[in-house]
Amino acid sequence: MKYSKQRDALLTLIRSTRSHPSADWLYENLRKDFPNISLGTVYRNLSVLVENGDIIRIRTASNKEHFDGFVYRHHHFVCRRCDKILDVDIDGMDAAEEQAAQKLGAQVEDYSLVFYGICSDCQKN
Amino acid sequence: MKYSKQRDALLTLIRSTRSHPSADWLYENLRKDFPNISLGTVYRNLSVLVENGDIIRIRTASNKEHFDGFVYRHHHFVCRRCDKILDVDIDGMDAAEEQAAQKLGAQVEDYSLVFYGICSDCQKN
DNA sequence: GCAATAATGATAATCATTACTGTTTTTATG
DNA sequence: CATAAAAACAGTAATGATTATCATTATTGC
Repeated sequence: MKYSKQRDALLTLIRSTRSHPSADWLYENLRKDFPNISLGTVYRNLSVLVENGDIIRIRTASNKEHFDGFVYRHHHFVCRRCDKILDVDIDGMDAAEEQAAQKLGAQVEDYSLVFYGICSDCQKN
Repeated sequence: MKYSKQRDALLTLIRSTRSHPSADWLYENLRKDFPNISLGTVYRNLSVLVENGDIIRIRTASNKEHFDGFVYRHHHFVCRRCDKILDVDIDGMDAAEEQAAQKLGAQVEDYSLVFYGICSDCQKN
């Protein structure tokens, strides 16, 4: 894999936010520094970074991919009103993973846990 | 809401399988009884049934929606080799849900838990 | 039966993502 | 430093899933 400014800037950008951006948000923001960057480049590098384990791909009810530059094991909450995605740490999920492996006789490599509801900001309004 | 043969057949079909079918699979199978059924009708009714709470919409890494006619609280496992989706019951998730609500100060209404790995069938080969 | 209205089939449109292609960058080597 | 191979790029077309539109048909309450 060769170095590229675009990929480097993409990774830096993803790591700079906790907003779990989508490909098009990243594209729009990268255009400030790279006016000619291609959306295809963003998608291609997002896939490369996911493969590398540098970032995480998040799938929610929105049918649109979001990305997370923080790769420690954590989970997400999606607000149904404002569509915000928040990080949340949940204990005891190792037990759940083991349960799944045992009950299915499967080799469980990973899992995704996404909560849905109304965030605290939206509850106030 | 008015009754329609097509929606009725769709619900019966989804409830007849544990394979967590996608819209196009349902479409192809409904065509046996309704040769002129439209894919749009399938999608529209799937959304209606989800709204009604008659079925569940499942989102996995495949970027393709799958549906589940069994609406009791359960979770899923996706095999990365054969793409099969299996049901799995996991205990102790109420605690996880409470944790999320408490940590975020959010109103948690629902969550989705999907495991990924290699199913027992695929491990044998 | 009949009018109101919801659902349908057919098709077009949309949206996110992926693939293709010719050009430019990076990098290893002399 | 020059250069050639490999990788990445920008631009654009293609794909695939889902949603929207609309004229026609089916259902339902009176």
